Amino acid sequence: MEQSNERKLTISDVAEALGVSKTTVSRAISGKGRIGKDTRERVLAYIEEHNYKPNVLAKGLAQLKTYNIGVMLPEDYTVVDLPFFQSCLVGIEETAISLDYDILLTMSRGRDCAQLVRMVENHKVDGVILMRTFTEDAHVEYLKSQNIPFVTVGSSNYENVVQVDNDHHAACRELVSILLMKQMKRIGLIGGAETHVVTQSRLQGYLDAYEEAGIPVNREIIHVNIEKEIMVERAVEKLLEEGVDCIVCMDDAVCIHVLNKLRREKVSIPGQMKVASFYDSSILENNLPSITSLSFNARDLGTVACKVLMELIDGNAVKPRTLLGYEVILKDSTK
Amino acid sequence: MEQSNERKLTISDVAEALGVSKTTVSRAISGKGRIGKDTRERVLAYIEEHNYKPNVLAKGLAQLKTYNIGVMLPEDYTVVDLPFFQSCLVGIEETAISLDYDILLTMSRGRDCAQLVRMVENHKVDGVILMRTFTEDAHVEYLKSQNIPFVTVGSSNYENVVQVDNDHHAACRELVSILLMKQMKRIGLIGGAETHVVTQSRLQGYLDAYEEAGIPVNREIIHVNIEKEIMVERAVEKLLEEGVDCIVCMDDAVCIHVLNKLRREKVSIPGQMKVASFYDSSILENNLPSITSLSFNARDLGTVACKVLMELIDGNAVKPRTLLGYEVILKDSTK
DNA sequence: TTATATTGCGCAAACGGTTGCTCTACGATT
DNA sequence: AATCGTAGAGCAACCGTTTGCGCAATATAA
Repeated sequence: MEQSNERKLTISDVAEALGVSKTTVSRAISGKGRIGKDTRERVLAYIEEHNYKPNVLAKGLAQLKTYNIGVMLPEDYTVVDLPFFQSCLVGIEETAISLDYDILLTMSRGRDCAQLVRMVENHKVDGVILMRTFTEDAHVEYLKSQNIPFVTVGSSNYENVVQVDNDHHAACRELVSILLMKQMKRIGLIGGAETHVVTQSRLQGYLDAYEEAGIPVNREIIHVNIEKEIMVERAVEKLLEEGVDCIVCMDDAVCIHVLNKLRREKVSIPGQMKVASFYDSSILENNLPSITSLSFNARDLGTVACKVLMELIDGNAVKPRTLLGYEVILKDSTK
Repeated sequence: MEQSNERKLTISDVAEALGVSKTTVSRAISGKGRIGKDTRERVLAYIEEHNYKPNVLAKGLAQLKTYNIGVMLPEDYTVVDLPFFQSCLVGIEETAISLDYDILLTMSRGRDCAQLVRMVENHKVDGVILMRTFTEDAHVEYLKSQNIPFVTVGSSNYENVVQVDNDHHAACRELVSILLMKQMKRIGLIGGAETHVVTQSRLQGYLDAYEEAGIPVNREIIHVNIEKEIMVERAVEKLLEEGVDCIVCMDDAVCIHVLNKLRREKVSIPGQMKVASFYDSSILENNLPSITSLSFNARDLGTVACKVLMELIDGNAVKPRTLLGYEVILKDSTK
């Protein structure tokens, strides 16, 4: 570890020490422009030895770039969502760093996009990743209006918005299909916020699975837009009255409430009721019985989102929609 | 919402439009330097009307500042830690924004500080907040050696390191004192990573409470450095053998394992065993019985840490150590 | 050999701000 | 009336890079 009482090296210092121009040093580093092979190597060797690092601010100013990407996290997520966002962030960070970008984090308070506007207006970011979008989303509209490159993690309802998401539709469809094949006929659905686009995708997957199986759907056993514990409990009560043989939970937080309720009602799993959930998060990992679940790779999602954003920033064309895979993990709760 | 097909305004544009010099505009904005009152107002009005925002890169380059602070998050935290870190981040962000700083997030993989070094060497941050430190911490040593302003959230063992923390020592001492006064005599302790400084503080609090009460400590019922579920279970078994009347858990993740184990062993709470935990996190909020716990305000912690860092960045003197309060929340599990 | 590309490199002007210094004008002091 | 102090504003250098263009020197083609 070196002391750093002396000022940091600048490109001029390097140039002077080597008896070349700043231009040459710059070109040696960037690899762009015309420069002789041995000169380049000489420069690079010197840089390496003296640990010179370009000042990103100056570089950014010259190129009118910041080498930062903004990541918008919703502030109001639950404990259950956290590991998902965290993994996703890790994926984003790894990718960003590999391209010498950093991530500027900001949390939105609900639908307020003041922070986002600040970030953009202050020229602090080259692009933005939006983690979760609403059916009508001021963030999306702002970014579109300002022509800032951005991608949404999770689907969005908007046209011409680049999105990266797990294929919730296919995932939910496959899960429900499997359950139907296992002779469950009355599959209840609980949870999800109607304002989140992902809820709609899943619901559609559920409906499609039923249609595919040629079984009519009973709307009475679909309880979307239920999140609070008390609401979940009531929904479970109704499902018990309706005599469903399986409950699919839209996320693991809801699932916990469902499990608690069933426990209190002395309904055995999987004996009297099957249960399945989303995300396969660690919060359920010790549950007895183990819970059948859909599993998504949040880290990959982050990685891909970041890569796509980079393309966008570089002005390259990208697929408007990238859907990532999932896995159905069958466990004891649907045996 | 305005279109932005035209280039962004620069300070020169503003100056030209107003028939003044860039200097004047700059001074009107910063409030520094000599400028006439009406001139300033004229400039500010124009800026407001045309929504001019200075380019932070250029500003930073001129002042050799970035207006970013780095926040180092450990990558390997558990679900239980997440809400704590998240709240803390919110506190940091609010404060940073109010001073026109942004936060650059990075996750350390264990003790590796490559990301941190990158951030610093690339001139991307003016200061750093370290979320959690180890007993021997490469991050701390690096930052000290580079003379970068930084503060640690959570205590650190190092001299001359500015730290902001909840008073875990006092908190644990008070909790244990209260339990002792409630006639529990054999209070078991489980959990915490020995490598984390906070664990030591709490342990000391526990010991001090015992000393204060004039009761000799039985080292056999202290099981520090236990985190994995299987280890926790074994520790619980030993505590049951030792006949303790209360178990204090070092964090809520450990507490969940303890509760599960006790449930399986058919030990009733609080009838046969009292239980207390740290953090009062949402992960325990639905537990029956409700769990006595210490509560800390993570958001405040973030706020204070950020404020202190700002002082440091501005070159002002600060207290080397700031300890924040806590609350003992007595619930059913110790009744 | 001469005309023509091509290569290697440097000059100097950006990029968009800040700031030390200078200059003018004007009110106050003697 | 002459001197001084100061307030208001601008000039120009600077922060550390990138990059378009120009100029030799060398390599290639005729």
